[in-house]
Amino acid sequence: MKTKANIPEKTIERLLIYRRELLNLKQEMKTAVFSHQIAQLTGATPVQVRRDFMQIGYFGSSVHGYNVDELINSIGEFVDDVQTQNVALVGVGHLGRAILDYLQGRREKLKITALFDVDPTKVGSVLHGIRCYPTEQIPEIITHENIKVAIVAVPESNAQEVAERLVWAGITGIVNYAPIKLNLPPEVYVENRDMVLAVEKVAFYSRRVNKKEELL
Amino acid sequence: MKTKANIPEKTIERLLIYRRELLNLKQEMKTAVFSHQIAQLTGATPVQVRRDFMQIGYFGSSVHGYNVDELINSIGEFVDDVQTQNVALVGVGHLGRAILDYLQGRREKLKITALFDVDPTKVGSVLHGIRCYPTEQIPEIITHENIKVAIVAVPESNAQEVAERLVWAGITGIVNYAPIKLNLPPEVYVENRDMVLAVEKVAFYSRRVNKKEELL
DNA sequence: TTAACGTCGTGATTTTTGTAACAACGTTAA
DNA sequence: TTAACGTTGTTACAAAAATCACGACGTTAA
Repeated sequence: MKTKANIPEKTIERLLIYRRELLNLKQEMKTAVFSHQIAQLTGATPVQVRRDFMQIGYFGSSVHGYNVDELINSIGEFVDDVQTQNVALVGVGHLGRAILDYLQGRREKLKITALFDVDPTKVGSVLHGIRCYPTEQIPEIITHENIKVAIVAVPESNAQEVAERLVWAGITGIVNYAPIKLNLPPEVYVENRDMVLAVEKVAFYSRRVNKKEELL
Repeated sequence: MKTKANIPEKTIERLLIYRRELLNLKQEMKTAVFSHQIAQLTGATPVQVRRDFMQIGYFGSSVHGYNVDELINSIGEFVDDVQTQNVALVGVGHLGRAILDYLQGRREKLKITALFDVDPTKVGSVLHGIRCYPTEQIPEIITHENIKVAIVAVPESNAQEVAERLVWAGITGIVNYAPIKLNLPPEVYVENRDMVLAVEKVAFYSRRVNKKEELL
């Protein structure tokens, strides 16, 4: 595992998906698994699975396949930080709360430790044991809690401003749910999750399916 | 525009992003735009932009660039259906409501027309003018409203079951927010939007940024 | 009239990503 | 002991996507 440098982005995404399913397998007390089973569970192909594990330097046995526990750890060593990474969530509307519900307690090494909102009625409240601060305190809290990752779940109109403030405070990675392109320094990693675009895309491809069926 | 057949998926995604920004430009009364401006606004490169437009058979002028209105229409003709596509939203928790807020009224050709939930206290309620039905009525309503696209915003534990019911009722495209791989017939188009994976990915790449900075 | 400029459209090339093919290796069963 | 089996790791190949490089074409200004 000397070089993380040139691991394809798609491999990273799949590793995270593999781990999600491996954690389920662990729950079910499964201790070993073959590449074709992982493939089945994740929608990848067996070759892809083996190739991806190769990339992070984890090797299975041609007889017993992969050890579930070890594999979870290997993926973890690769994609997780050594210590837990704190995450900030900006925007505590419906979306923010949904994210909080989904994320909190799901991953050992990732923890939302600060909430922010502009709404004075939300500021000061505590959700899942996490305090909500006004956006003015972003620099202070982000620095103090050593947060590098933020989730932007605010309306379009505030997103750019909020994002700039986050980056200014030291954030280097953002999950952006606002339906705009954030204009930020190129070294900041931004993952866009526009919900409208997602539906549009599916609407497009769903028609393809219907067309095909009509032709039969 | 004879052949939609072999347009790359990435191009489709970008076309939708271009349109999003073009609609903003239209709001600002801009009538013409150059590829490098679109690139700037969307995070693509100018060549990518031009190539993508080439793919859908829209051509600009080397002097004035692209006509905003025409371009919006051309993209629309390509990615939208002729008539409005109805969409079902399953799960009216925080996430469902967030999606409803974001999506509703944003796109001419896409409209959420049915909500579903298992919670009896939610069933029968009306949000954004849309009625919420019990999941038992999925087949009936989906058929009646001719819905082909659905958004799954239910907890992990119900997602597979709900998805199967949707497909059984005739759904051919799903946006899945549940953190599991849905096991469905291959002809159904599924776009996964696991919120935990999104944060994990950003957490990974955000560290890269920090590492780089430390080396300077 | 001509040269310089900025942009578009596109063939050629490179980079990234996925797939096929197969040797190597325990295990099992004859 | 040997052959057949199923799986892994990896090399070679193919497909998809991005990028480079450049000709064409109005426009502008000398």
